[in-house]
Amino acid sequence: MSAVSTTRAAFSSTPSAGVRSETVRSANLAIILRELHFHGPASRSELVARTGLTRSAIGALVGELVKADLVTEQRAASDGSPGRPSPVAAPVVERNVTLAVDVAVDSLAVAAVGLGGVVLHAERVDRPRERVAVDVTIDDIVAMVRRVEAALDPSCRIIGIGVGVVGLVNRTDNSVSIAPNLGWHDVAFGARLQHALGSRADVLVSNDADLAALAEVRRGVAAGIRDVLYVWGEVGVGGGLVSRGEPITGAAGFAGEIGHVPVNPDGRPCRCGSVGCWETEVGEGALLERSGRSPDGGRDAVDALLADADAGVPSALHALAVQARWLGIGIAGLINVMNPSMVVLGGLLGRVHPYVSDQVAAEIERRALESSRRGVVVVPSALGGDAPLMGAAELAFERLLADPLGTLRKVSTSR
Amino acid sequence: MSAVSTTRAAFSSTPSAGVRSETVRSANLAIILRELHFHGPASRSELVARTGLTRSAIGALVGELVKADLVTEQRAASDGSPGRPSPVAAPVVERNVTLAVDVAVDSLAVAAVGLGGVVLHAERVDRPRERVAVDVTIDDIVAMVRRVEAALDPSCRIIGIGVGVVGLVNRTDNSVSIAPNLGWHDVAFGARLQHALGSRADVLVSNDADLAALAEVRRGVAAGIRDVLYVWGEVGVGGGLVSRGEPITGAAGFAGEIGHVPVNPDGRPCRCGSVGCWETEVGEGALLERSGRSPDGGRDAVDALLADADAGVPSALHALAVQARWLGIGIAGLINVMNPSMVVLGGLLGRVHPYVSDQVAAEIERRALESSRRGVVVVPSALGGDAPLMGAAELAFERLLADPLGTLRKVSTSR
DNA sequence: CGACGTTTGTCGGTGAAGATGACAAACTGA
DNA sequence: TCAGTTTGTCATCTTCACCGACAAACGTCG
Repeated sequence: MSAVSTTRAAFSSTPSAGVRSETVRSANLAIILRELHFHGPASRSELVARTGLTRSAIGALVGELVKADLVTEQRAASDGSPGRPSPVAAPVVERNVTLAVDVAVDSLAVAAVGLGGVVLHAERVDRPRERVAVDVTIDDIVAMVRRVEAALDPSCRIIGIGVGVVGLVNRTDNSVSIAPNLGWHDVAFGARLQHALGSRADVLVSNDADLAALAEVRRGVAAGIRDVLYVWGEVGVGGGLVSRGEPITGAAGFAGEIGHVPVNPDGRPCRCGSVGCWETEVGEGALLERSGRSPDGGRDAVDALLADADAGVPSALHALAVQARWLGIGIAGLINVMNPSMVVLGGLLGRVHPYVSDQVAAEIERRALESSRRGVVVVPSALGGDAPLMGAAELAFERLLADPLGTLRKVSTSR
Repeated sequence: MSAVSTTRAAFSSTPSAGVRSETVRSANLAIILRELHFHGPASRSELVARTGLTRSAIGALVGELVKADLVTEQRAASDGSPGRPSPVAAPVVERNVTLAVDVAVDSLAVAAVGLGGVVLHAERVDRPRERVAVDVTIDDIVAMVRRVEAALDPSCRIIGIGVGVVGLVNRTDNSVSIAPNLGWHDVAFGARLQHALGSRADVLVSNDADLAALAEVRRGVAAGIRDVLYVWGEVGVGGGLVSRGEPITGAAGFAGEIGHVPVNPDGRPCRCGSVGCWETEVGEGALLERSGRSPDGGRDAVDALLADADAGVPSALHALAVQARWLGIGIAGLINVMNPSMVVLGGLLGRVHPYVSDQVAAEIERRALESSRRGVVVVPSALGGDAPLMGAAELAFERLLADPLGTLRKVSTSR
């Protein structure tokens, strides 16, 4: 029943600030808003049951959220149960919006997502897989953002802006350390985008795969699961690690670069400079090459490969079988490291899942410890290619969900 | 300044209980007690500065802890500064005690540790490296506990009992799933030990390496560091992962089995049933074998090997060089996965650290991403072989530190 | 050695926030 | 229409930290 002691860092030895009354209010407001954002509309009595707070407290708290235009209350549809009906609190979707941006390998996407996770507007444009200058990318994003913004409720607030980038992102300063697919190196992307947008809302940048994992844990196949290993494979292979419901970011936010775990010391050279990285065995290039195609064939080549596999072409099946073996080897190792209860395959790996799942499972059984793998399921991503974009929106909502009124005070009327 | 919102699970979507006034009190008491436990005695004014609470609040809180006999207040030694001297609050060491037990590969240890982390009494007995029956082990532990207890303050409280075991421990039920070195399999060790001890205090069981990591992060070389990779190598290789100051346990507590990450698909068979696990390349057996010794030589053989290395014997140096390469390969992969700011080598690996550190660093530079490894230091354990024992004590203290008065109410007079 | 400045503990009052309990409101079903 | 049930609302109480005034205890300087 005690939120502070159950949700507080159980093992932390770092000194933390004392708790005051206003902190209590803020925490309880946050709990209610999270509940509505993640689990949808709920009646007041449901909120009472879930939080353990009294009817009066819930009434006051919801009232405050209504006053802040974060929540609306409506009469519940009659469900046939006796007693006075409890009004249903729902998030105000249209007027509390985050902007999500995804800088992917071969596309650029922008979406406006309302509180509760509703996609209000979205745009995705394909781009050639060639190195695109940072300035051009920023200009493109700004143009897309302007179009998306134009379609929004004029009175809406932009709560935050979340950005996913295919590359290593330093979360301490929202900069992109290196993005091989884009040809970027040490770019202060967050700051530059913020400036170009001229927005008062904060811009938060994170790694594509990390955000995909976040989305999948929030609203995808892994919803509600506390320990998840997310493997995102496209040209490169990245990952998102979730422990106790929280993403593991590492010291500077670079955690999850599982594509560069050495799995084959005598393997092929990796573009990172190492040898035998997992990525060199399970990335798109390796898959295409093993099927006799050019490793740079891109999405079209992958489509052709999967069509061949459906038709039973041996070279395609062989390529997928080898892929499956290496996939299993890598996942088995990560299961031993993390002891997750679910492994989610996203991106290209999500697409190949039906072709490789049996062999992956067999390899896991061979190589992961029996205790660690017990109960682990390997499933494809539910959100598909939009997972990073959805994760970016969640990232942008995070500040509001941690301290609703305090955040609103800063955001105020940002347009 | 807001403990609830800063320490609460930042990204959690699981519903959490509401916060009430008494929760605030409990949280603030916990903050003060943690401060004293981890950072030693502090004057009231220091506590005011660190927590941000007022003098009156600190006074009341410390008073409550004094009344509960968790803290004592004494006049401060004059330090020459002007102003009224602030009384120093210190943990009551002798009367708030945890029992720590370590079931290691070739020894058994029991210690009584007072609040603040002070070792009051400790016993370690060597045992042959052969499979020891569970009952015999429990009997031995009980006898050692009785001896240690006899030397304690008769009025002391046993806050909790922490146990480290060399093996895979299911933290949901404190059972040992498998412990190859002991020949145990699916043993309800926690429950059986609790029964044998007849103690009212809870028995918490965890993995040896996880506890060593905990100790090292609390009171060892990694004190205060939030993202740590701890590598514990002896006969087997285990690990403790720490993210944001908290250990990563995984779904059932099996996380950290880094010894069984596949690093060499064509390598030697591992006792776990897989092939080419990291452990088969960097465990004690591999090191001894490469130096021309029997892999089962045990501690004496390791001592001889290191003596040879000191004397410059080529076979020993070669064995260590090969060990260093594989050590670096594995650590590099884990750095990519976790992005820690420190890597700690414990157990045998701590001993070989001086011989291998250069080559390990070189391998990390070759194989870990530049961003991820930037600023990472690889250091030997500071606590040595007693690290798991100290970690077991910390594990047992955890409940008290999370909710001091509530825990005491349950522990009451357990003797 | 005593007055002064500084720092800190203490105490009464205040304010914020949730709990409690009584009562009214709103629904179902007979 | 009335009983039964569930739930919102309101006044009051309790807990707990904050605030401000005052006193206590130290060092220093004349």
